[in-house]
Formats: sequence, structure tokens, C-alpha cells
Amino acid sequence: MPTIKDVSRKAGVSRSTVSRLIAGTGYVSDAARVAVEQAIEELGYRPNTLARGLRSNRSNMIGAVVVDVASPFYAQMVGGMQKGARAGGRSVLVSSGYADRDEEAHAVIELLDRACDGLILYLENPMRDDVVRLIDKSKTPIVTIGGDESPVATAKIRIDNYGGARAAMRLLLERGHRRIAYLSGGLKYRDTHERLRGIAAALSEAGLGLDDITVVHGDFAESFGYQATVSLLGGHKTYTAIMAGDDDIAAGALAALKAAGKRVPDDLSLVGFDDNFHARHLTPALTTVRQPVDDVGYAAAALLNDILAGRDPGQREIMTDTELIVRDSVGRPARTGSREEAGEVVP
Amino acid sequence: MPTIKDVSRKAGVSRSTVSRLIAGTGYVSDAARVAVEQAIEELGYRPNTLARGLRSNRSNMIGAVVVDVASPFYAQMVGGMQKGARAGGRSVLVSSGYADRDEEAHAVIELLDRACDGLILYLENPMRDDVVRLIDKSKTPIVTIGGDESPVATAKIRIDNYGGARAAMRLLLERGHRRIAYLSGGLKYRDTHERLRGIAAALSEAGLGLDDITVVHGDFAESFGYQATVSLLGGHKTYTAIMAGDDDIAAGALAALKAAGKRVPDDLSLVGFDDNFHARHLTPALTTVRQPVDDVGYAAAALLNDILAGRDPGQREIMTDTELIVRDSVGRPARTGSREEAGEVVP
DNA sequence: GTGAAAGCGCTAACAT
DNA sequence: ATGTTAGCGCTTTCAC
Repeated sequence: MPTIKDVSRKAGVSRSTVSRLIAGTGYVSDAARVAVEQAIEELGYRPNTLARGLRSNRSNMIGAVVVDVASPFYAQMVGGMQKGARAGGRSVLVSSGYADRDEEAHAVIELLDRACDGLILYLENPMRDDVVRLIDKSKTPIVTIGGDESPVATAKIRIDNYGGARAAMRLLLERGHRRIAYLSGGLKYRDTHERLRGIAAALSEAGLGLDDITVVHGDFAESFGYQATVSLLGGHKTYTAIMAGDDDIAAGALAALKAAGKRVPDDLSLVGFDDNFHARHLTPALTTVRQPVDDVGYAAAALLNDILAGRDPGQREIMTDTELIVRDSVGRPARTGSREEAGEVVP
Repeated sequence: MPTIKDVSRKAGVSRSTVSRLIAGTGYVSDAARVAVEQAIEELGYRPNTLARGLRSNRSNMIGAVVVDVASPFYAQMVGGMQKGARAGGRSVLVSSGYADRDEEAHAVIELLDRACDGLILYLENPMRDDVVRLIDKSKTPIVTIGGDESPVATAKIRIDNYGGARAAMRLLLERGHRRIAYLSGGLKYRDTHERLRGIAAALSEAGLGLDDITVVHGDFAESFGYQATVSLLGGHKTYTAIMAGDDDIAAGALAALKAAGKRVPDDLSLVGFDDNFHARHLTPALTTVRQPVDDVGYAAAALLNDILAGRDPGQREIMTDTELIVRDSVGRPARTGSREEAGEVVP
């Protein structure tokens, strides 16, 4: 591989001149420019990124930690980051934290070691102290997505889980549902809490509270949705609507509902969260809350580009909106929903 | 950030000793070891990857080009690569080629520039000549997934598209289907051709040929599946089974079938390909061919680890098997399928 | 406008 | 077993 030295020799100039031309910094005469460009062309010269990085202490890479790249949700987010990073001439190095504190620490350290210019962090756990210190010491700018618990964040992108959950619950309420079960994801995930707050807000607008619905805590998994729904159906209470903590849970709930001979939305309504890939493939197509994952990834990378370029990004905290995607899984409560309890009658 | 120099000073030894200890190469006395380890600990020293890479011309990164990280299929593959790479102490730098020749070239060049130790390539287009030359010049080992058209491959991982398609078609044939339509993906994708060969093989076993079924070429997209199925249904021929080039096409076909009031599998059977995330969420759950995407990613990274370590990987070409996942979308042909044409009667 | 020179942090002969 | 030295390829004062 030819080096800058080869180019300079061939062009009959000094290495500095070549360097200046490439970097576009400083003046270069036209004669020199032509000679150097030709030499580069003929030699097939490519600057050595490692050397450049060592010298300038910049790798032109953005590091990203997500829960798991293999999951469609995060994959989309990473896709957005790549596009955003590319706009600033950077690449994205991704690592998975698998929602485990030590794995997350490991991932961050890996990226820091590789001298990433900045980090985008989607973490599920509070950051380990040693990692916090490492970040501080390296002065690497950090953009966090979602959580706000990280003390090291230079800027934050937040997803409006609160508003999304509120919109979903509002829809249920507006359609007249009162006997509602919420199949929540695990309490260890931070999104869970925000969504719960949103639900409470919607309920409160209708003069209700969380106590007026049934909340079951589990995990963001299809199996939880299935089992919880089976339990719900077997219990003494009756329901006209189920809200799921995410679309996986919703898929499980739907399967259980079908297995029990319940029609959706005629007998029961169902709402999800995320607008995952499979949401619109369910039958009926799932009404759910879309998170703008790719936009979020893009915005995070763009923000980092700004920060790294010394540009003021304007805002240090960006809230991205969710969107209620109305499909076919929500209807009005069945009048005959609960003959045995002549409870609330909805118009 | 402390450097090796700081460590050596603090430990009262030379930089070489520190370097040797870290690299685990050469002898280090116990006294020195203790002193150095303590200094590293106290200083919070982390070796500078860039400097190390510049010196040794190794980045400890594996570069990967896939069609699009944001798509669940490739995301899973990348997930596998990460696990495989980590086993060898390497990270994965991913770039998307978007099935475009120049984008793919751009992606490969980016990875090469970053001094990746080896590359995993899932390309949809023949590699541009200048890129081929670049790879040759850099002597970077290459593992290709799927395609075999790349002249630069050090090793290859292949997915048995041929066997998978054959198995799917065999299933249809065994169940008695003869009026079959195949909604193929675009001819520009190489998988398309292999699958077509597999289908031809299965047909030939039954004494038939490709001419005995209807093949429609389109794109690997839901919209194509939908439109093609609408056309099929509106034509003068009748069908008892549809085989789709992938699960997206199958999803579109299913939607069109439902819209036309056809029941699956009672009126028509449907098979997909890929076992995408949504396959089992369709109603009925889709019978399809699973590609072991994550295994493939893992294997590719493991292969590269072997090659880079100078170990003989045993095989330079690994064929990974596909698996027929039988769910609920395939049945026997409806007896009354085509009253108007008293064609073949199947048992 | 251009070149000389120093040095980023590390590794690997080579010498001791 | 350890230190000395040179240099990987590049950027960046500084001097002219």
C-alpha cells in the first residue's frame, strides 16, 4: 500500500503539501495540486486511517451500544444512525449490551478503546462507575437515547413513551372501554415506567386511576402475553380491552385470545406498542404506537456530528414523538361483554 | 489518558516491558509484573488501539457488508457475526450496500480504509474492478456469504437455497398440488436463480418441468406478492398453491388471497422462504424455509478468526442447510378447485 | 506556498 | 529478563 511519502516523492513535493491538499487545509498551488492529484490517482493511494487517527486522536467512528443489533427494533435504529453518521463522513461501530449491566459496560469500554469520536448509548442499566470515570476521562461526547439516568450525557434523545401510551389508552377510553387490562413489560426497563405514567394520565382525564384497570407485570415477550391473557380469561373478572406493553406481548395475547375463541375486536380490543415488523401482519392488523426508531438513530448521529464539529446543536435534549397507528384491532366494547356483571353500561 | 510511558515510569521499568506484559509475549519477571499491573490499575491505563493498530497493521476489527442492517434478516446475520468476532476478540464494523453496485463498492472501500483485518461480504452485485484491485493489493482476507461470483474470496459460506426451494416444492407436490404458481423475486438477485433450480429439480422428480407451473418474476416485496396474486386470481387459470420467493412476497399474497375471500390452506396453499420474523405471526402461520442466518454470520466470523490466526479453517467453502418449517399454510388441493377445467384429478 | 522536523502511542528487533 | 532504538503513516507548528 502506497503511503503519503510515495505520493510526495512521485509528485515532487513534500509530505506536508500532500497532507494539506488531502485535508483541504492551508494553501496549495495549482501546480502542486495537479501533480499530487495525479500521483494519488496513479498510485491508488488511500490515506491510512489508523495513522491519521493516532495523530489527530480522531477515528471518525461513532460508537453505538444498543440492546441487541439482531432485534429488528434496534436494527432499524442502527440503520438510522448509519445514515446520520455517513452524512458527517463517519462510520458506526455497534456493540450489543444485551440489557445486562456488565455486558453494557464491556460494550462501552470496547468502543472507547477504539477511540470512537462520540458514543450513542441505548442502555437498560445504570452505568457502572468505572465506565462513568472512563468516559469522563476520555472526554468523549455522549448522546443517550431514551434513558436520562446517565450522568455523562452531553445530549439526549428521548422518545415520548409517555405520550404514546397516553394516546393508546385514550383511544380505548374514547371507544368506551372501561374493563381494561394492561400487560406491562418488566419493571426493570425504564420505558415501562414512562408508559405507565402515560396510561395513568389518560385514565385520570377520564376521571379514573390505575386502580380502575388491571395491570399485570411480566416481560417484553410473546410468551408473557400469551400466559397473562390465559390467566385473565380464566379469572372471574371480564375485560373488553387489553393493552400490551409492546407488540410482542400483543402477539402473544392475540394468540391466546384466538385459542380461547375470542374475536378481536368484536369480543375484545387489543392495542400494542412499537409498531414492530409483525404488527401489521397480525390478523386483525394491530393498532399500536409507532416509535420513530430510525429517525431517533439518525437524530442521535446528526447531533453527535454537530457536537464533534463544534457546531452548537441547538438543543441538548430532543423529544421525538410517537404516533398512534390505528389498524383493526380496536373496536367498541361488546354490549354483551359481561352479562354476569351488569356493571358499567357504555353507550 | 495515560500512555504506556506513564505506566513504565510509574512502575520503574521500560516501555518494552510493559508492552511485553500486555501482549503476553516474551518473559517478564514477577517483580516487574506486579509493579506494572499495579501501575496500570492505579493509572486506569488502557492501550491505545489506534497506535497499536498503526504499528502492527492490525485493527482487530472485522468489516462486514450486508444489503441493509436495518432489515431483520441481515440484522440477525450481523448479530451472529458479532458473537463470532467477539470469540476472537474482535469487533464488527458494518456497512450497508443497499443492493447497489456503487454503494457496495463504497462500503467495501470504507472498511478497507479502516484497516479491517478481514471482510465478510454479502454482496448483491459483481464487485467493481477497482475494488477487486484494492482488496488484492491490501491482501485482506475475504469471506463471502452466498454468492460465488467474487474473485477475491478466501473462503465462502453458502446457503443451500437450492435444497430449500426443492424441499418447499416437494412438499407442495407431495400434498398433491399440480396447479402451482411461483412468485419469484427479481432475477437480479442471485438467490432467485438457485431457488429456481431447486424448484426445477423437485418438479423433475415428479416428472414435471418449470413449464408446468406458472412463474411470475417481480421483486422481494410484499406489494409484488399482493399484485401478482390479484392478477393470478383474475386470470383464466386456476391454482391450488402459491409458492413465494420470500416471506414478504408470501405476506402480500396472503393478504390478496384473504381480500379475495380465499381461505388458506383450504382453498389455496401457500409457502414462503426465509422464516422471517413475521412468518409465524401470519394467519395461518406460514409454512416456509428457514435460512440459518445467525449461524451463517457466526460461521463467517469464526472462519475469518481462523484465517487471521493462521489456523487452517479446514474447509474453504461451507454449505449451510436450510430447514423446512411446516406450519399451517399448506394443505391438500381443494377437490373443487377448478370445476370449470376437469384437469388433473389428484387423489 | 512549501518544506523540515517533531511526535502521536505503540511494538519489535537488537543489544545487553 | 530488560532497556534502547527505530519507525509505523500521518499531521502540524514553525521557519523560510
